[in-house]
Amino acid sequence: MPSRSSSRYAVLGILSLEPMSGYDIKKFIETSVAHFWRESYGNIYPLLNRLTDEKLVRRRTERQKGKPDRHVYSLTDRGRAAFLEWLGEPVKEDAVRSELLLKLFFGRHLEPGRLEVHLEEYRVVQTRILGALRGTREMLEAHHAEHPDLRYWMLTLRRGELVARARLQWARESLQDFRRPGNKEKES
Amino acid sequence: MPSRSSSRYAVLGILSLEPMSGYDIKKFIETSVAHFWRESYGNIYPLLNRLTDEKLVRRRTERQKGKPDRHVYSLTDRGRAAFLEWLGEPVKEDAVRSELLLKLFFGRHLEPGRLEVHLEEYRVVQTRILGALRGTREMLEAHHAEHPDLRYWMLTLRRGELVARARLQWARESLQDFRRPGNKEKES
DNA sequence: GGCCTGTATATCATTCCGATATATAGCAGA
DNA sequence: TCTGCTATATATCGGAATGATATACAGGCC
Repeated sequence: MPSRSSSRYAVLGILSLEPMSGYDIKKFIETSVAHFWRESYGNIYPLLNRLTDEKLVRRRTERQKGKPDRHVYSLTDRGRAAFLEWLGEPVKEDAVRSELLLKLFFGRHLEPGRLEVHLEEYRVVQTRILGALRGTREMLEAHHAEHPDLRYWMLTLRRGELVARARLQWARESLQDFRRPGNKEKES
Repeated sequence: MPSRSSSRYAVLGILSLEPMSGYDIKKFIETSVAHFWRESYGNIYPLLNRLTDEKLVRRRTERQKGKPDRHVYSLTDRGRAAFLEWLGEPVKEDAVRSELLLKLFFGRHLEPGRLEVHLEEYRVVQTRILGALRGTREMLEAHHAEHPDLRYWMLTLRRGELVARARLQWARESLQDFRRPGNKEKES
């Protein structure tokens, strides 16, 4: 029964795709799962050391010319077993924290126009996210159409798109609502 | 320029509504902003001590019969100023972490049926959340129709509803897709 | 020559959660 | 009656995780 930090299973899962370094793991996350998962170096490096001690991963050091040593990690059998066990366990609830909604909740005390600025910034961010997701989708369909994991990647991508679209819709409709002057209540 | 932990501003903001204890703050969060913000006691109590030291809040101790002492905190002028300043500042990006999507991303290695179980549990949770949001909406419309903050509370509620609905749609649609046997690719 | 970017790892302070402890009252059930 | 649960109320502690910072060298840019 694992029930440990999920970061460790994210790392084990990524290493199950292909052996790589902590640096590579970070890059991989940024280019593929960033819309639902992130890790900092400050978490990855100490974690890889712990996983090595626990014999869930194996370290191989590559000396390089000019560049620092590279520690390439690969999954051990124990590591793969721990990962697979975690995979089937019930999903833990994730943390909920939206600083935007926190500010809007107290929005009556914002100076005039500030609320709209917050919403507009959010709208821009969500638009950018949606574009990035569409880009990823097209890239996957073009270059990985036969990949056995494609179906699962598309599944996560689809959730990203639907949620981003909902957020975008909310931002647009709220901006309309708040930009119409003298509309102090939500009367239709 | 604040740029501190947001938890402190959540607490200051709640205390701006009405003086209360750490225990009350937790209860308030659970019954009103829980769909986008949460705090643990392990964060609230030490934080209230720090805020007291920094003279952003003031502590008044109420002795009680049978029950432990109650520390009632109220906002100072400095506390209110710090809160208002934070409110107008640009919103910081929040953490993104979905354990469900992490597991689905590696879904090919799940035992048959497990993926559907994960999705189904998620569907149930989102349905419950949506129901709770609707309940809150009705309660607010019935009992706080004239509250000056109502418009802002509805704004956050609306976002919760739209996002929960999008998640629900995704869960249903994905379950259909994965329950249809022999449907190995996403052909329409 | 100075500066930024990329490669690569590591550490540290700070933030935060979840578990646990303490103490008392009241209520339900065996 | 005894047990255990829930509610009130605060506090501490271990562990997880982030963000900032440090180190070090290569290459490109202006």
